[in-house]
Amino acid sequence: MLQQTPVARVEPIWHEWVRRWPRPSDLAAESPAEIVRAWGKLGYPRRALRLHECAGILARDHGDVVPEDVEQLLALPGIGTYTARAIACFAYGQAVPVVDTNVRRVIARAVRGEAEPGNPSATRDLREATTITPSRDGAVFAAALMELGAVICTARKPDCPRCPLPRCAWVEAGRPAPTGPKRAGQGYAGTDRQVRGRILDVLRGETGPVERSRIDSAWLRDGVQRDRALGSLLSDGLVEQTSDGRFALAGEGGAD
DNA sequence: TAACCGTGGCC
DNA sequence: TGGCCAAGGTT
Repeated sequence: MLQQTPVARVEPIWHEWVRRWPRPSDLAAESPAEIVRAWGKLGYPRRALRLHECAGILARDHGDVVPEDVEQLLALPGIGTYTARAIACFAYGQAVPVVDTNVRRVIARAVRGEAEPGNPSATRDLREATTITPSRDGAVFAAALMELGAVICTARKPDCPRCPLPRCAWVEAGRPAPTGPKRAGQGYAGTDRQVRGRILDVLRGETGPVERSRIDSAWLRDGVQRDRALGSLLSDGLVEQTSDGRFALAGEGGAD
């Protein structure tokens, strides 16, 4: 849930989920439709499907328990470099480097003396994080580094007077401005992502299949784009079409 | 490697 | 107002 999503927005939904589905097998027993609906407007709804799929694998192959090993974690859907290490570190106390967007920024500044992390390089990120990760108290260290980036060493307005680090290469260099080319903004208005979001919002608001006209009303300006977005939702497994031609969240369209 | 994948708050 | 950004992952 926390992937590319602020903690404050995730927190209430996470509480609801662990209350409703305390074990992986509880989550796996739900329909994808119910999962996507409970995901609400957290964004990137494919994450919800991957989490659902992951829960099924944990229930079936891992005794309903999240594995401790980074390699095993990486093999699970929706779990990449960051998440695998975060679980190993925070849930199981392993002193493995945990590199998220905050840590990348802190290292870029404090260690390399650069204003911004630059292009992601998993290899370099992990190498640099490894050099500063202590062999003991790995979880405390990782949490502290992430928190430093989230609260003090922020992207827009770093609060250097409150920074606890004894020294920082970026400050010592006179806080130089970013050097590289500014990365292309994500963009959203008018993209397929926005259209997908509109369509999904219609389906989340219903308990069963809806007519094609309801889908069409979600995006009026461009029918080609609307069809493309709907097609991608179908191929992602977020939406399904019923035998009578209507559309629903996957798993609630009735038997097919 | 780069493009794609949501949503909402902040300045 | 609009661009930037957020506990990234997959293809």
